[in-house]
Amino acid sequence: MRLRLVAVNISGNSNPNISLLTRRGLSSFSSSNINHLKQIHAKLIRNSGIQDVLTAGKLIADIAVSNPSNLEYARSVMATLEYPPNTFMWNSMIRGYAHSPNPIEAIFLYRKMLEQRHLPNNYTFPFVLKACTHLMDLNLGLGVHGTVIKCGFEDSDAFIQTSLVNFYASCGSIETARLLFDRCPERDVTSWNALIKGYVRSNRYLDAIRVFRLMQDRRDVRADEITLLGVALACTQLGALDMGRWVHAYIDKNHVKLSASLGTALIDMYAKCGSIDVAMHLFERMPEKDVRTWSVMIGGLAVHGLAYEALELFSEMQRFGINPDSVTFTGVLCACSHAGMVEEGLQILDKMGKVYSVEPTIEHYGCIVDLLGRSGCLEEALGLIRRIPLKPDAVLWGALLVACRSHNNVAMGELVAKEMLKLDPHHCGAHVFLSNVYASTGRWSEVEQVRSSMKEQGIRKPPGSSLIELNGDVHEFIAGDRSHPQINQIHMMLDEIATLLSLQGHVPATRGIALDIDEEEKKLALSQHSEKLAVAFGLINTKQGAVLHIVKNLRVCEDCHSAMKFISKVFHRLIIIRDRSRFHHFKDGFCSCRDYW
DNA sequence: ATAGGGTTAG
Repeated sequence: MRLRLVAVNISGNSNPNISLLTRRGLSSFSSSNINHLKQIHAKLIRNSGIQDVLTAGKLIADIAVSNPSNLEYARSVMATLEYPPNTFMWNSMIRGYAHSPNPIEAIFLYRKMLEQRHLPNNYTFPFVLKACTHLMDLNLGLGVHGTVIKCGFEDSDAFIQTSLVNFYASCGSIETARLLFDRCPERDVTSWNALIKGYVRSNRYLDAIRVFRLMQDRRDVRADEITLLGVALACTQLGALDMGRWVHAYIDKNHVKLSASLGTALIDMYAKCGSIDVAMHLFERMPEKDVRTWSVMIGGLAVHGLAYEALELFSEMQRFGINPDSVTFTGVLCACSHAGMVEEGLQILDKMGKVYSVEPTIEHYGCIVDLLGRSGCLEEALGLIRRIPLKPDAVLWGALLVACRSHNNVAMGELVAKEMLKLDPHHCGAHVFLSNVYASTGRWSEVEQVRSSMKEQGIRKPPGSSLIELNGDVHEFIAGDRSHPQINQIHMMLDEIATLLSLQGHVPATRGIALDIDEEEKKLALSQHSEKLAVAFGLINTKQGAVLHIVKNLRVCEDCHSAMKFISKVFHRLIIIRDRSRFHHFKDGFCSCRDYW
């Protein structure tokens, strides 16, 4: 009778809401058939086999990891035993919940365990810390860490140590993670991987690569697939192509398995480091491609402005029988946007839900607003934002704000900026836009209002930063920064470029500058933009004809864009710049974006 | 009997 009651809520393995669970660990168990487990349970009850602690434990563990939707069932089995549950059972339940969509339940169970004076063991903490990591709750984890110390596990258990490193790094306390890592008496490949991935997660890509280099100096560990995945990711973010190539070579040389995920990471790396052709070559040779591999390639082509190729690949993927997912469509719509293919984009959006059963999310609408906005259909874009079934967020409005700025629609821009500030009162771009609008129309008291509100809230424009790689080393330039050892040479080079430009009748495009400083100061600010510093540095330090790869954190401004076109022609250089939203290939005085970005 | 690290867009 009891079995029947608890069995009502049981479902098979078809729960679609378990994205957390595709991670390693539980997936290997998900094949356990719940009906089979129910039969075993029934049989155990009939034959009094549930009296056997080991068998009961195994049953609970199997049910708990079969599928998160069966956790309640596992719990009820544990609750109805005639004897108190043992540590193994507690651990199994905590483990199941830690990987479920409700990791907080794992914490509740862990607390209940402690309340009942049941001591956790070395297996308990990795599960509990996993739950803290998913919850991103630093205080919670700090408490658990305290208990780890009290139980005497901090210095003695490598699994717990790695769990702690992973936890702190995921919660933004990478320095603490590093401290713990350094204190570990023994570190295996997993410990190193946790730290490397931790730096990547904390946007500390250079540190991730530094740790990888330290790791290579050691004879007791060898990089594996996961290590290289982390390093490839860091290269992708940095745009460090040479380092990325080196990672690829390392994989080949050491026969590291090129799984679909590592292959996908490499394709993404090449694409985002500017080598779209190498990315394509690797893509074509990948023996097994999953939906992510296809999505990465499509997205890569899109940001390089190769819309036709992206759409072609999108069709090919379907001929291969791979179903596009939400990410695929972001890439496809992004391709349309960068190529100004308004009709195609709208058609695809329309088909998403109807034909592919992928409901458009706010990101997809963002692509469409971008698409309409770039091609000047501002009213249509505004209409779309008002019409969509989802609540617009600041990012969506932001796409329209960018369009208002580039098409000089002050009235709509003001409206949009105000909407954005309602949703995100700290949004820097919206403040700056408003301030500029007011300044350009002489509404000085309103300018002052915006300024002081920014000051009060401590809102500052993030500084522009550009990265350029030279002989495998990444150099970073910040706008206006004069600390580089070669700064005098760099400025001499920039002066020379400015002179050549003005001889050609070029006027600095100061329109994009936010502040109400005078024209001379604006010109000075422009001349110190980070991408200009980086390109001058590259020109000075590389051979004639070498390609310059630059990665910028913000969008390229109008003035830098025309300067780059000019430099590419005069110096006979291919300059490839990745900005916040796409790639620009500058060659012979032209840019691949056809001045449409 | 049980444990730690994992790829895509915005």
